[in-house]
Amino acid sequence: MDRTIVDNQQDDLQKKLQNILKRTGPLLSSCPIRNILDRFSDKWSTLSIIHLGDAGTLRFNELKKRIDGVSQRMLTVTLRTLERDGLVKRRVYAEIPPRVEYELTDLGRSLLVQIIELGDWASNHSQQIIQARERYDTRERNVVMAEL
Amino acid sequence: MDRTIVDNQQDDLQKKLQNILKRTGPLLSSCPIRNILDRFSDKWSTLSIIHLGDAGTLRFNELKKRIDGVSQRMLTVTLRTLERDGLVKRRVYAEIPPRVEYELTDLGRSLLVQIIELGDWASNHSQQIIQARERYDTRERNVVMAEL
DNA sequence: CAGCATCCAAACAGATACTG
DNA sequence: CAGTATCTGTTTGGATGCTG
Repeated sequence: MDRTIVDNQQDDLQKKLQNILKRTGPLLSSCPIRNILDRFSDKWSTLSIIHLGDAGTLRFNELKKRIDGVSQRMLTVTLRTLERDGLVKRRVYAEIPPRVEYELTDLGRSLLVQIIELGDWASNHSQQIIQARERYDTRERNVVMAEL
Repeated sequence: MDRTIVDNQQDDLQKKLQNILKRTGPLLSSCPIRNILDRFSDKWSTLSIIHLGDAGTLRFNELKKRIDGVSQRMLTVTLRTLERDGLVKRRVYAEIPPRVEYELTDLGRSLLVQIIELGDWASNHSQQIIQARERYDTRERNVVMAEL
């Protein structure tokens, strides 16, 4: 038993990776993993989940105010999708003027954990990425200049 | 000291969430976190990283064969972006016919860990999401039928 | 207030043809 | 082999106007 914790973590990751690859079959459209990763595709999904996770419950316009730059249309579309996927719960109150409240479901909260970890990674590595971009762009510019 | 491990994990998440929110300022376009999360936007980035992580080093067409459905153009664009961000290393051999090999950088491998965790979450919860969608769509259909 | 419907511009992505 | 260039259909998303 000379396996370290790091070894076991590696094994764990390796196993998960194989599982993902197995599930990423030739039928890309029906791939369940792709399907969920696509939730990260649109900018607003992640931000909506983050803000709902932070605030607990929010009305439509409260959420809209928090997510800078989102149009009404896109927030509506985003919330519908999240609701359909069972990540967000929508509660309508029969009042005038109408009141609609949104909050995360248990499933949504478990996804929030993943998003936070991802955001944390991004936060911790953004500097490295920005520097890499600058290096790359400088190199490009030099090549272009050499061609002139 | 009656705080449980779960409590501390909650604190940790809470702290990370606050940090993310702080960094998600009004200037959305320049937000470093958004910038990195956008790497998840396009379908091919994640798949490229997963396959490179699995195989180690791959030539352009080897990678293309593994990623079902990707066009040459999109794979090229994707790899350029990943290279620019310092996630993928591109090595060109001065041979004829040309040989180009791609592999993850250290930064890319650290992102791979995050992608695997995310994919693992997706894999474990895809069933719940599919069921939620079916429930939602059925409900929709009923509403429509009631209106007829 | 919360939203749906429509229009339109811009970004995206596939197919095709060509090149060092 | 590993691209680049171009053309084009599709998708996206903002702006605007209207409704219960």
